[in-house]
Formats: sequence, structure tokens, C-alpha cells
Amino acid sequence: MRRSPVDYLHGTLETLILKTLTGGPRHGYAIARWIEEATDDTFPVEEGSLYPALYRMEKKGWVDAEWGTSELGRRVKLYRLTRAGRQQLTSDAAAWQAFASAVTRVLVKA
Amino acid sequence: MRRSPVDYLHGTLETLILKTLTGGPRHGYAIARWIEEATDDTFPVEEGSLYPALYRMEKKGWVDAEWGTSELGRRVKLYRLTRAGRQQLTSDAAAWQAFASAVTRVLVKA
DNA sequence: TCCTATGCTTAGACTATCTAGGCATAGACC
DNA sequence: GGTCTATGCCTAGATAGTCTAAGCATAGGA
Repeated sequence: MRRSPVDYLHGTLETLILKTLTGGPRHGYAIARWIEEATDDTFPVEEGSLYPALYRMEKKGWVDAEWGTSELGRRVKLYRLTRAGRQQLTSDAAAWQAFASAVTRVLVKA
Repeated sequence: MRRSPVDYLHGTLETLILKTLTGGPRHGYAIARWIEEATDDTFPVEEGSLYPALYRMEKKGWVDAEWGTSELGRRVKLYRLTRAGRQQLTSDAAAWQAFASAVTRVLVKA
């Protein structure tokens, strides 16, 4: 029963998306590709997870969305980090570090 | 919207339980207390999560259960790590490290 | 007597994920 | 012209692990 990194993904996707958007506005597809590349394809970002996550985040006021055009001339929905989203990222990153270091500490414990 | 460590817990509970049992057989209640103490109360282990997790793990053959008596003279169900459980822990711990380091790498990225 | 800590069980709700389908178009290739 | 791949968004339903909240039982201390 191999546990894939994805099994742990719960809750971290939104944080990773927030982080992605600190590089400037991006559309969904680009966000997915960026995360995959940044993690060396450690986890695939499924569209069925990505888009619902973006809607939740828009609803919570962490991102703003507006329709635009990609470099390739396609119609895309651009997401931009709001001030609230930036604050959330700061808080999320700290919460993640606390969680990750606690788990690691336990797993490494003699 | 404060993100509590628990939001990230998904999937890690079983791994933490496996680790707990490397210290010898323990009953559910003791497992919960050990994890909470080992993480400096960073996350509470709810009974509604713990016991179902133990049943899943027994079903998967990672642990064996048998009724016994606690130091306090109470009837307790003791869980013991199986060989398969020990292997699972090795695999889980590696998967966790891969996941955690990938996420941390992204969040720290300039 | 009452309260707390110990200890196990489980039904149902919640929610974030994945599966899998749909739709649309640009560009490359044959 | 036709086909295939990459790009791009949407969403219904299934899955699965968590939490809430209740029940049950007993030992020990105040």
C-alpha cells in the first residue's frame, strides 16, 4: 500500500496556490503547471481539485478573478492575490511549518 | 481564517500511530496521549478519528489487537505493530519527508 | 455524592480531494 | 482537409478521512 504524496495534500493546495500567485497574476492552468514544476512533479495538480479550490478562495476573498487573454491568445481567467490573501499566506506558511516540523520531529524521534 | 494544524492532518494520523507503536504495544487512549505529548499538544487526537483509524489499520494488517489490562487495572485493547506495519512505517516516513520537503521548498522559494 | 480521568464505540456530518466526463480552440503534422 | 496534442475552463458524483457528539463503563479523589 504505497502512500503517494497526494495522500497528504489535504489542506495544502490552497496554500500552494497562494504562494504561486505571489509571482503575479496567473490563470488556473498556469498555476497547476507552476506547482508541478516547482515540486519537480512530486504531485500532479488535478483540475477537479484546482478549480473548486480557486472558487473557494475567491469566495473567501483571498483572490480576485478577472477574464483576460493568455500569451497564446486564449481566453483565460486570471487570479490575483488580494491583501487578505497575502496575509493568509503568511499565516498558512507559519501553520504549515509548525505542523510539518512537529510531524517530522515525531517521526525522527528515537 | 486561522488554519489549524489539524487542517493538514489528513493522512498523517496513521503514520503517527505506526510510529507510536514502535515503542511497544499500546492501547488507543495511550496512543492519543503519546502523540499529543510528542507534538507538544500541537494537535489533539480526537477519539472519533483515532479509533476508526485503528480499525482501518487492523484491517490492512498493519497492527494486531488484543484485549488486555492497563496499569490502572482497566480493560484495554492493546495494539501491536506487525511486520507489515513496520514496513509501512518505513515507506510512509519516506513519503512524508518527500512531501514535506517539496511543500517547504515551494513555500520558501524566493 | 459528584466530578474528573480513563477507556472504547459508533452514527452522521463535513469537506477536500479525485474521477471522469464535457466543451472549446490553436497549432503542428500528415 | 483531417487528426492529434496542448491549452484552457467547468462540474457532477464518488471517495475517504476527519470531526462532532453522543452513549457506555468504572476508578479515584474531593
